[in-house]
Amino acid sequence: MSWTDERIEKLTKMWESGSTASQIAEELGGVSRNAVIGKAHRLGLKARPSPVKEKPAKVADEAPKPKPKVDPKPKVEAAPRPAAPAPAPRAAAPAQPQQAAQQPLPPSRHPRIVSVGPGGFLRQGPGDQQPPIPPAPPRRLVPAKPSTDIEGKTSLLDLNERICRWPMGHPGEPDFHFCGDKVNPGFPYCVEHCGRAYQAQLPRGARRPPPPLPFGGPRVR
DNA sequence: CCCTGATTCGC
DNA sequence: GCGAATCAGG
Repeated sequence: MSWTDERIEKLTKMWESGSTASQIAEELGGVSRNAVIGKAHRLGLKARPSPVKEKPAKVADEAPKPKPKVDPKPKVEAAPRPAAPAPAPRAAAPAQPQQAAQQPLPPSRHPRIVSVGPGGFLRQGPGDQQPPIPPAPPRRLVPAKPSTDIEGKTSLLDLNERICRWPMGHPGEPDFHFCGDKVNPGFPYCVEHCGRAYQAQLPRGARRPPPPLPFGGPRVR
């Protein structure tokens, strides 16, 4: 793929509107993330918040500390790099007033639509990405109305020490509820369900031994 | 490890 | 000019 005017324009818009290089590359298609970044730099679009911290740029008084890292490949290039010897090279970029991110912006600033993204959402400039703080509307919390098929049934919230909590149906089913009868004192269930929950221990002789499984048979839980 | 952008350098 | 490889950080 070549960089046609259209593609360059798209790249520029997306780049300036804050899309990541990956997103741009995906949108354009046929190019890699690196290609996008490389092109963007060649176009002079750089200077965006990068995960890589900018140079220390300590305030001019202490040793500049020229990074003792050994350069594996010494450049022929001497020092034509305009990489500001002055402190804070990135912040000095006159392009976007992005340093005002923490400052409350004047209300006169209205969002500037930069482009229309896939799906129709409107992209905005990096400086305009201050989403309005949604005001918490004062409202009273109203208890949710239980669905009608649970109406009159004993729900989880209705359970207490005195009512039978024997499940009726299965959790997740629309009409799942609990027995709700008066409890058998000292037990979590009513008399009827206690009879199902607690089986009398049979005398040893009357106990039916578990059927022997064939060797190697399937495990049963 | 995923992601990000920056930089380098052979083509 | 291009972009893969690499770097460096989140």
